[in-house]
Amino acid sequence: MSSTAQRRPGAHRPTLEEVAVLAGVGRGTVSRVVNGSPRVSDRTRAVVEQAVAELGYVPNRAARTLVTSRADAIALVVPETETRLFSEPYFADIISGVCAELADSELQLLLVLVRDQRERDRLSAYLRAQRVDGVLLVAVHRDDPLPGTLEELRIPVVLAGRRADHEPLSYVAADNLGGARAAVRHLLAGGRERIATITGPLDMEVAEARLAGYRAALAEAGRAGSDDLVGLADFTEQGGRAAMRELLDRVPDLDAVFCASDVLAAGALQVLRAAGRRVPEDVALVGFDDSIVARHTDPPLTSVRQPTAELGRTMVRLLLDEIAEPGGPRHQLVLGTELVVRDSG
Amino acid sequence: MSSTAQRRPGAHRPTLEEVAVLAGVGRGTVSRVVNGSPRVSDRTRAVVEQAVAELGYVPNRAARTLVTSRADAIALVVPETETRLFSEPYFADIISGVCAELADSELQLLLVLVRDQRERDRLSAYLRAQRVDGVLLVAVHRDDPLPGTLEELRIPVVLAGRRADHEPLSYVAADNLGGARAAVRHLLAGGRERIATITGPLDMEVAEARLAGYRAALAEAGRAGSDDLVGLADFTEQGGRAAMRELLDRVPDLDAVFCASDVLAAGALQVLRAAGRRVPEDVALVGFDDSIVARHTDPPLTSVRQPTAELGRTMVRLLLDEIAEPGGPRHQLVLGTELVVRDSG
DNA sequence: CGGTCAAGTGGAACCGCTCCCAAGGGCGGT
DNA sequence: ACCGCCCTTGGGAGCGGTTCCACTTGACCG
Repeated sequence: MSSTAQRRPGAHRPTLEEVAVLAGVGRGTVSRVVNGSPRVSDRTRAVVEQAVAELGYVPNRAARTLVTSRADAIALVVPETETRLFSEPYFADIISGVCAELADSELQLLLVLVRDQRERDRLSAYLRAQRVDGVLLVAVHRDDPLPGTLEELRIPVVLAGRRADHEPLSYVAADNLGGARAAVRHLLAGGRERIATITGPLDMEVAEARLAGYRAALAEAGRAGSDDLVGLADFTEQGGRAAMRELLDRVPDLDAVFCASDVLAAGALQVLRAAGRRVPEDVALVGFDDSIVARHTDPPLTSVRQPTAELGRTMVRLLLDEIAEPGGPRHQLVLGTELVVRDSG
Repeated sequence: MSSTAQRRPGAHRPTLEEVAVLAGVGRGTVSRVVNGSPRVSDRTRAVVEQAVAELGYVPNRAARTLVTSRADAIALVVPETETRLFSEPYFADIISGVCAELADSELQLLLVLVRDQRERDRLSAYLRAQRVDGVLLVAVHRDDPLPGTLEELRIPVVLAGRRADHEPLSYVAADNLGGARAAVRHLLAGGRERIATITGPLDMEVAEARLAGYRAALAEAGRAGSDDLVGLADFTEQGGRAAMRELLDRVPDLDAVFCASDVLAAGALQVLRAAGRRVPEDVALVGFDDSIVARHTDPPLTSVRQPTAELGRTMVRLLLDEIAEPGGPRHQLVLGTELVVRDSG
C-alpha cells in the first residue's frame, strides 16, 4: 500500500503534512511559509514553495477556521421583501462593488435572503455557528431586529443606509436628502409651481430622507409644502400608480412630481398619461436611483444617481476595519448623489 | 497572562462537550441527538435536548466540515461580464428560486463573481479548499473552461442553460427555441411579411437557440429566412441599436423584428423611432425575457417569459441530487416558456 | 436459567491546521 | 574558548466535531 501518486485530479487533496514530508521539513514550517510568516529562511521557503506547487497544495479552510475561529467569509443579508432590489442596478452595483473590494482579500461572500421569521432564526444559527466574520446589511427598516441581534452576538456589521438619523451602528449611505433637494430645486428652477412628491415607505430612513429633501428645497424657496402634495406609497410601481391617482384627485393642478424612486415614477407616469397629462409639458416628473427603467420610459426620466458600486466597496472597507479591530469606533459615511437630467422634467 | 478575553458575553459559544457535561452523557450521545440519529433512547434525547436549549448550543460548522468533509454550502458562480444579468429579473428570480429551494436544506449560498483570470484561479483554489459541495453556474459561454475544471475536480455542477446542443453536464434550461418560435409564429399570425431578427452573441447557446427558433418558425411557414434578415449583436442596448440600424439599411421594407432579448429590443425601438417607423403599425417588435424594461418601453414590449424562479429551484434540486449521489447520472431539463403579448407587436 | 442479541451508550481516534514551546545552531562579544 | 542571544525549526497540544468500536444492559428464546 505505497502512498503513490493520488494524481487523479479531484480525488485526494494533499495535506500540509504531506507537503512537509515532501519538503523534508516540519508541519510548522510549512504552515509558516503558507501564511507568509517572515520567520523562515529563504532557502527553506523556496523548498517548501516548490513542494506546495508540486503537490498543488491548497490549505483546508475548515481546518484553519476551526483553530483560528476566523471564517474568512462575510455575509450579505437581504430581506427578501426587498427582492425588488435585485431588479435594479442598485443591488447589482452593490454586489459588484462588494466583490471588487473583496477580491483582494481572502474573504468569501455569502448571500443570505431572509424572508420570514424562520429564515431569520436560521440566520442567527449561522452566525452563532461562526460561519462569518461580519455582515453587510442592506435595506434595513427602522424596526428591523436584525441589527440588534448582530450587535448582541458581537458580530461586526455595516449597514447600507441607516435606520434613523441617529444610527449607532456603522453604515454607508447615499445623500438621499441632498439628492432629493437637488431634484426639487431642479423642478423649481424649471418654473414649476405645484410640486408634489410620492414617497417610499416611511419606516425606511431612505424614504424619510428623500421626503425631507423635498421639503427642504421647497422651504428654502419660501414655499410651505402642503401635505396634500405628499403621496404615500411603497417602492412598487403599483404603489406609484395608486399614489399618483390620489394626488391627481386631490391636487388636479399639480405641475410636477418628485418620486422617491424610478419605479414609483414609472407607475406615476402611466397614470399621468392615462389622465391625459403630457410629460413634461403639463407635469414634470423626476425619479430617484437612476435605475434601468429611468432610461426606458417615454420620456426618459430625470433621476438622481447614487454612487452605488462605491457604496458597496466602502461598506466592505468599513467592515474589514471592524473585523480587524473589534469594538473599535463606528464609522459612518454619506456619499454624494448626482442629478441626471433627461426629458421628463 | 490569564486567558480572559473569551468571557465577553456573546463571545463564547458552548461546545458539544459542555452540553454533554450538563446533560450528564457522553459526547457521542449529544452528537447523535443533534444529528437526529435514531439510536438514542427517548429519555436521553429529551435530557440532551433540554441541555442544548439551555446552553443555546449551535454546532460549530467548521469542526463538522473538517471531519465530514461536507461544506454544507454551494456556490453560485457568475462571470462578471454578465453583470447585466443582475439588472434583470432573470437573475433576481434565479437567486430567489435558489434560496427558496435551499431554505429547507442546511446549505448556504456563496456568491462568486468571476471577472478575470486571476479570479478564476482564486475560484479554483476555493473549490480545492473544499469550501463548497457543489456549484451552480450561470451564463456559460461555449468555450468557458470553468465547467471543465469543475468536472476535473469532481465537484458537482449544474448549469443554467447549456453550452451547446450536446451538453455532457447537468443543466436546466429554458426552452429558448420554442419560445423564439412562438414569438415568430405570433408575428406571422399578425400578418407580418418581412420578419427580421436581432441575435445575441452566438457563442452562447441561448442566442443560438433563439435564432434557431426564429428560423424554425419561418421554415414551417414555408419561408426561407434570408441572412439579410439576421442582425448580430451582443446582449446590450447599444448592440441592439447598431444591429437595428444595419437591418434598416439592408432591408428597409422589414415589417417586424424578433429580438433575442428585451434590452436588444429596447435599443432597436429607439432606432426605429428615430427612423420614423411606428411600432407596431409599421414594424412589430418582440423581445425575450419579459424583463422589467419590457413593461416600460413605449409601447410595452411583447416578450417571451421564462420560468426563471422555477429554473433556480430546479437547479438546486438537481445539484442536491448530484451531491447525494456523486458520479450518478446527469440530469438535463428544459422548462417551457410563455409568450406575453403586449402592444409592440 | 444460561445464552444470544439488539439497543443504547461512552470514549478514543482522528479530520487538517495553527500556535506555542523548547531545542538546535550560528555568531558576536569578552 | 565560552556564554548568551537570536534566528529557525520541529512537533505536541489542541480546535470541536463525527464515527467506530467495545462494553453494558435488558429482553427474548430454547
